[in-house]
Amino acid sequence: MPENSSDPHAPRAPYMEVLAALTAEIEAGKYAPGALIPSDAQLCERFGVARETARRAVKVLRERGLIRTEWGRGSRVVDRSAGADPGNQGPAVPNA
Amino acid sequence: MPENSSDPHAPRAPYMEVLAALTAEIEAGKYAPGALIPSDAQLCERFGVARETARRAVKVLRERGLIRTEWGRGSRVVDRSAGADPGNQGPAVPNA
DNA sequence: TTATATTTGTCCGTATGTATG
DNA sequence: ACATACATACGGACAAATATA
Repeated sequence: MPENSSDPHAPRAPYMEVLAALTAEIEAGKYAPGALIPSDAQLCERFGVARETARRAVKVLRERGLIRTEWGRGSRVVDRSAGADPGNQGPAVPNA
Repeated sequence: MPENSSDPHAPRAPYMEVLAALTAEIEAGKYAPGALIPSDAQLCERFGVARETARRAVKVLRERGLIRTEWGRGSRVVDRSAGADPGNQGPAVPNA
């Protein structure tokens, strides 16, 4: 069962919910640096949203530098420890 | 001076016409519970009104609990049979 | 090599939510 | 009340890159 539904009563837009959940998990270390986060399809299944909505959240994570996305592979958590190469995967958009 | 605030022959506001027509059709069973009612664009076309006007009528239907609105999908007729979950889609504003 | 499955990239059409003239 | 524009969302479709059998 999805964690949330797309009802219009959600305090935030659906993609915001996905974004908040993924951000929290990444910062909590649920996905180690270099590890793959769930795929688009898995996020759709888990959150009960359309792929576009899942991708919108993933895009923000990429813009914020939390993940790197590789075509055909998935998105990996970026190692942000001192001295690590950021990889420059997107424009610098630290926050919204 | 208002041209019709005390004129019993004044026509109802356009959104009232849309509201009355949709209410009658829903209660007549034209749209089964769970079925989608016409979209904003279809209502505009059918009644010859602006989208804002169609949406006002739809909003009242939602507030009255006759329909449930899903973002990106449409508005569905609520099953109001005994024991059915109303879904709580809006503030309780049963009538004007 | 080919075939299949998975994943991301992109595009289309439709619908609602919101804001501004 | 009308007209327009944009943001957000859903659903489907296809292409391109990757991984595996």
